[in-house]
Amino acid sequence: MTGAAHAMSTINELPGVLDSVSMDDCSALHESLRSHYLFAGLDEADFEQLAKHIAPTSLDKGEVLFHRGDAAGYFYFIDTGLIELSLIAPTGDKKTLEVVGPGRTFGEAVAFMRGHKYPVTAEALQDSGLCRIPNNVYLDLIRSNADASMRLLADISRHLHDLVREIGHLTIENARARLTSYMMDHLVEPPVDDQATARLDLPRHVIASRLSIQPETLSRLLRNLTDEGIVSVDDRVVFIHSVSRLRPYD
Amino acid sequence: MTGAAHAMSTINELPGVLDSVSMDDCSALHESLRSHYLFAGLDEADFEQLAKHIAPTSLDKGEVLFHRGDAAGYFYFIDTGLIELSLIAPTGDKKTLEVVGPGRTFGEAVAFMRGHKYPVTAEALQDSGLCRIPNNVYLDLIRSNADASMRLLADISRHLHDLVREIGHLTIENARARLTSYMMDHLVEPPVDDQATARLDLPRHVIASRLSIQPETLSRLLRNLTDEGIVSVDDRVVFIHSVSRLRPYD
DNA sequence: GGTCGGCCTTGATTCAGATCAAGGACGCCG
DNA sequence: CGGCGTCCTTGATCTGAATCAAGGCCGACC
Repeated sequence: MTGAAHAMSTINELPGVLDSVSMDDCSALHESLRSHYLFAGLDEADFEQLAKHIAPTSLDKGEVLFHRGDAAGYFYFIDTGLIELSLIAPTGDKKTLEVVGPGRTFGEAVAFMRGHKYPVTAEALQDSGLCRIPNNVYLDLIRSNADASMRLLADISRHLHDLVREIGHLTIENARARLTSYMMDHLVEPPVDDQATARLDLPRHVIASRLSIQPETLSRLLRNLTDEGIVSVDDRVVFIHSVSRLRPYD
Repeated sequence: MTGAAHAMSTINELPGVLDSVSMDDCSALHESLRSHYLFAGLDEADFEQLAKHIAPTSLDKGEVLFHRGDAAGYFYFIDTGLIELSLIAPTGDKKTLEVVGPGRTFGEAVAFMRGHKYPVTAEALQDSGLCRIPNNVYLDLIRSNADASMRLLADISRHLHDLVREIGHLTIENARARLTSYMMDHLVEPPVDDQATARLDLPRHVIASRLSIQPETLSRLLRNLTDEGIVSVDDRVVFIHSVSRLRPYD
């Protein structure tokens, strides 16, 4: 009773899980899901039960998975690619809230909201492979699993905290401080000797939207920092000559 | 085993709950707590168990309950008064995230965050009476109570959603739109015939901080709306002559 | 009754960042 | 190889909101 009926028609020995991907991919993906924070609290049987309902989903670059306001019956785990979660103004302006990559989930907090509508729009920044997980199946499982509930609670609380920080950035920091803060969040490794390297691994316009500024402003800010001798910019890599000058109030 | 041992020394028939308040206040408060969203899922015994650990707390106007970064061992229920949750910049500028009133809780999401530090500062806008609830006792109870966990999950998810909306307001709306949106959230009753009344029941500078604008700007915006014949302002009451002109894009 | 101190409004000015308008630089495809 | 679309940068200008600077209005307290 673990999905064998579904899997019967394939040679895949993992019962019913993600039949449509190749066996190697599947077992790797299975492992990667299994070890995710939100599923680590489930026992083997529960997880296999859940796996039966998980559907692989692939998205082309630029494709929209869901829009703000769409009915939310699923949340997603990212296997490959990059998903942008954003708010879109009536005027068409877009504010990127977060860019989520492999090994992470999104949409899980929506399961509990009245109306069950996605509060954001999800769009693929690259061709992406996702796992689609039905809210109700997951919810049924965690109802009877205190450990898993606590993990979900921790997960959502962390999101909450991140959003509070984001509001702090938007209201009490200016554009320059938001950029330098973003850089410090994207260091390749911890600073050594007041120097560090940051990777700005997204198109400039996405970073700009993430920081709630225009691309022109981002460009100018990088130029200023360069002219001041604080950083050197080489395409997507930023070398920080002086962390303390970059963030004087930290 | 419902806290009777603690209550023994008082004439209060409600076992152990908030011994230090008067009997009438206490039973009313007890009821009000009992019926709160976060506690409604608990059975009688569990609730009484929790009640033993709830401590009444009073705050004078202007008093700070906790600062951002303080160790967070408790969350709070408001009996009377008004508490402002805010972020404070190194420069001293303050951004009010939320103003919370009687019957509501705050700080409950912090229990799950690594570090257990409050992400905001809580200050009394008026003399206030609170109930202080220890995180660990509450957490122990909900661990074994799926219904209560689900309620907490729903509560925190709603907060999350509110913060997403707030970021939307801050980034895709201008100051005027944020104010009109605030008014629409503070209507005395639903609009009738394209007219409505809003109560701006907080000091102007608090509303300004809530909207992330300066008090001068708030004052000017109200003046503009008045000059345009869209609203009439009488101290804390705003009469909206035309909801559709106030919010043309809704 | 007077004056002191908050709180709010109004006016003048400034400024950060947006917007408008041109170019580059690169990769891709014919 | 050339042309073209996409993304980024740079310059010029504009503008929404902040800041700076006075008052005005009250309620509190002597």
